[in-house]
Amino acid sequence: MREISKQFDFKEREGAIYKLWEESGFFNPDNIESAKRYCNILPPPNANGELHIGHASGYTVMDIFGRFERMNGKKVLLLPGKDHAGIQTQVVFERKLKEERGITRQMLGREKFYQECYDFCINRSDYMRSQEKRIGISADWSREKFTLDPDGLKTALETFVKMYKDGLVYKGHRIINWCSRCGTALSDVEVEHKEREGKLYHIKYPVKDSKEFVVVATTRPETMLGDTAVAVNPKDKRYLGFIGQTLVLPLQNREIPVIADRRIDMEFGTGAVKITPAHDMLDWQIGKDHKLPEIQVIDEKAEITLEGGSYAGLGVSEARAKIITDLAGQGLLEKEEALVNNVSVCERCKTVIEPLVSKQWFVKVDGEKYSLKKKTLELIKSGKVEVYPENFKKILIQWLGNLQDWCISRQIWWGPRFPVWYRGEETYVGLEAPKGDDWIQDENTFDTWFSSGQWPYTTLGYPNGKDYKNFYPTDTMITGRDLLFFWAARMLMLGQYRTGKTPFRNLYFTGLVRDKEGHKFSKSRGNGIDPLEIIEKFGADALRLSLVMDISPGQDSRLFEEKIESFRNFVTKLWNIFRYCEQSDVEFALVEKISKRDLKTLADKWIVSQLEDVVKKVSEHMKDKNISLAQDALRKFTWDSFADWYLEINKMEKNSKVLGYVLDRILKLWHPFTPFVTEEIYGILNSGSNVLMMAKWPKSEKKFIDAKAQTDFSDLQDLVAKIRNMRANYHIDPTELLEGYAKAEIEKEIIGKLARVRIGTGGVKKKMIQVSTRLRTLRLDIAKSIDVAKETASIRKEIANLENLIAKNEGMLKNKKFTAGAPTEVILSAKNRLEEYKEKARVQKELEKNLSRL
RNA sequence: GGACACGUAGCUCAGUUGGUUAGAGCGUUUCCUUGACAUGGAAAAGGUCAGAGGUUCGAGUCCUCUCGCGUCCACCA
Repeated sequence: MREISKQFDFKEREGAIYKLWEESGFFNPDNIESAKRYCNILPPPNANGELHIGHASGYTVMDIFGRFERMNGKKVLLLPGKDHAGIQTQVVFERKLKEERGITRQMLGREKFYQECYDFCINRSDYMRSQEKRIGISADWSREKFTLDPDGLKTALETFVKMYKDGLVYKGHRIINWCSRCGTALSDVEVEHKEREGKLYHIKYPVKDSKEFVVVATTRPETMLGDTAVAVNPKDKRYLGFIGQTLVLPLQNREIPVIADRRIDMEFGTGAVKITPAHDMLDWQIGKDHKLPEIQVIDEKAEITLEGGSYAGLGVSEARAKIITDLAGQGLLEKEEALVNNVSVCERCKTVIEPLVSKQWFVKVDGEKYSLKKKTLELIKSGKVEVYPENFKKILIQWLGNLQDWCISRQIWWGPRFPVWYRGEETYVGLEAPKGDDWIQDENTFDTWFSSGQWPYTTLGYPNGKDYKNFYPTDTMITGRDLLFFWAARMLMLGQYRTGKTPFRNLYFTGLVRDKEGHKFSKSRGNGIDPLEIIEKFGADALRLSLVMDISPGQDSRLFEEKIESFRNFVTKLWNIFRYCEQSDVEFALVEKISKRDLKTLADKWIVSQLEDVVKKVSEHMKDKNISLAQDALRKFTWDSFADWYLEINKMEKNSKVLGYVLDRILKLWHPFTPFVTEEIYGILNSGSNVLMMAKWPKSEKKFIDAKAQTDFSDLQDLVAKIRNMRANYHIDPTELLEGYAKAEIEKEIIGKLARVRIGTGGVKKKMIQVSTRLRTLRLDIAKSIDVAKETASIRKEIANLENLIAKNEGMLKNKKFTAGAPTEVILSAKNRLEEYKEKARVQKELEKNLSRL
């Protein structure tokens, strides 16, 4: 007999097992013969760092479904890749340049910077790939993609050209969100709104040729340098007389009108609002409607421009301080109020966003010829894409409804450049530079999400690639709920537009992984959990289980070591089940098929019946994409039924055929969740002839479902539990062998071993106490240890409880509305239950009587 | 201001067309070195399923309101 260690040596074995899978070739769907297909394009992580626990969580879900589908005989493609992640990578790489070489990107120049950044990403990708493999992802690495790969990129840029021709993109002079630190425009979703303590300044604007003032309230006094009007609500009686008058803008001595606009809230501040069309979203709208001039007083570095007169060159916050001082000096600052207001910050670097008017490229989301917005709404509402959890559908629909044009140009260097060329007044849009000299290419690069939003079909070689034809639309997209708008919505929009089809049929969201206190993992907080460290310490299988067990889609979860540890313990359990089986028989082997004749004892019938039940449940839960319920059912069966009961009984009633059969099936059922340990066990027992990864997913065999065995065995369990319970209640030494007597035939050996009772030798004694279940009766010689009053009380309590239940069920069954309205199954089960309670009550009453004789 | 979640055992969470006496893991208490496993086993304690109404034969599950916590959206200057 071979020597098998007490625990699965995951550290030693995981690498080799992964290699075995890779060498089998079955990560590549081309090597699988099947007409059925399953495809999941894996979300590409940013190629600038390393894997974090969020990636691990998503990948685990993807791999579980991938392995499940593969075992169900499908050609499975999990297509991995990496994202160039424009702004974020540029930030990371610039920091690296500064730290390591003390240089800026300007010192390198655009081309060199791009090349070095590219190499950096490729390098990081290699590292990240090795991390992904550690988690056990069964992805086809031969198809791995990068968002800047020439073929896919070409497709993505073609989309832009097509959109240009369709009038769905335009270059416009509009107000946009500007991050002065990243030096680029941002789309609306890249801006976060944070509540901050601020101040509301009340500033007096003198009326021209008058001693009167209009007092405006603002949180951003520095923008007053660019004011071109003051607006009030036309219904606001306080200001009726001022509408149409001219004010003198303090500090600038510029004359500006008082205008009326319905969008002004009379309740807020003073009801009079300074209008700065160049630096505020609403003001820009109002400025457009009232044809007000735009005066840019803040530049791209968040400094005051020459238009700002004496404040020119100051940073925004310095300017604010100086302006407040100056206004106070002139007696124009009426008061300051504390105020909590929303500040817009850059999603990447948290720098305060400056709204600026700028010339940028936009996607028209609601064009006349084609409306991305409406088509996507139709797609979602039609149910061509299923969303998990379902309520995220509503969020998507609401978001799409409010969608504004999408700014897609970025002023960074890292990323694909716009396929647009200019010569004088001419503009050319196309994949290649036009012929002729003097054409200058647009400086802008694309929003990362413009290319990753096309990921499902650029990776498959749209429009003519074989993979595209075979695998598109893909089956499932699994992504973090934080990417709902950034990515998921854009994939739907662009996929539907470009290919005319939904990019995926199922959209599954994972929640965020948080720490034990519910905080987000973050570098600054220092609470990160490194997936690789966890794998080192507890193994990849334990990590996988802890990331998906007891978790529902879209819902955040918490991860901490004690939790992972308990799943590591489960892996050990699985391993020891195998160890027991191995040692139970010198010729122990896995068994693929058994017949009814192989089921010799009640325990055999029971465990196989339970197993078939679990196969059915797990398969159904997996089809419903309910990983958690699948695992729950499996774990209960494996640990409670198989290990704690069947194995114990099997020690007395050997049946290695049943053992081999059950083990074979649970290895298969567990494989998607814990691929490493199951593959290892399978390999040892199967002499490595096949990989478990390609084994067929079990089918539930109805012929083994045996309701009678289930009830009978659970009655036996009840009896054992009762005896154990008595021992514990009366502090009877657990090692003490009790004398017992049974009139009818009973599982002497099992009860003897599990409850430590020697049955049948001494015959019935007067002082024996009766222990009964519905189907079994036993007399035990523990009467002298029993506290009759205590025992009677507890029995009476149970009788009362049962009578309650009997009354409840009888009432139910007498109720005509119930018998008329409830489904037959429910009625039937109520009837059965009632009989069961009655029987139990009878048994208890008999016990009570027996007890009274002691 | 609008929307969406969440509130179930001390802690972390399951509970999917409303239908067994509401579950698990961890933790706690008592006991067990029984040759698969102490990363284990047995027994137990612990819940008016946030609160109040309603619908129903029947509600943790559906509806309304309240309270609490959170997230997202929005042009609160």
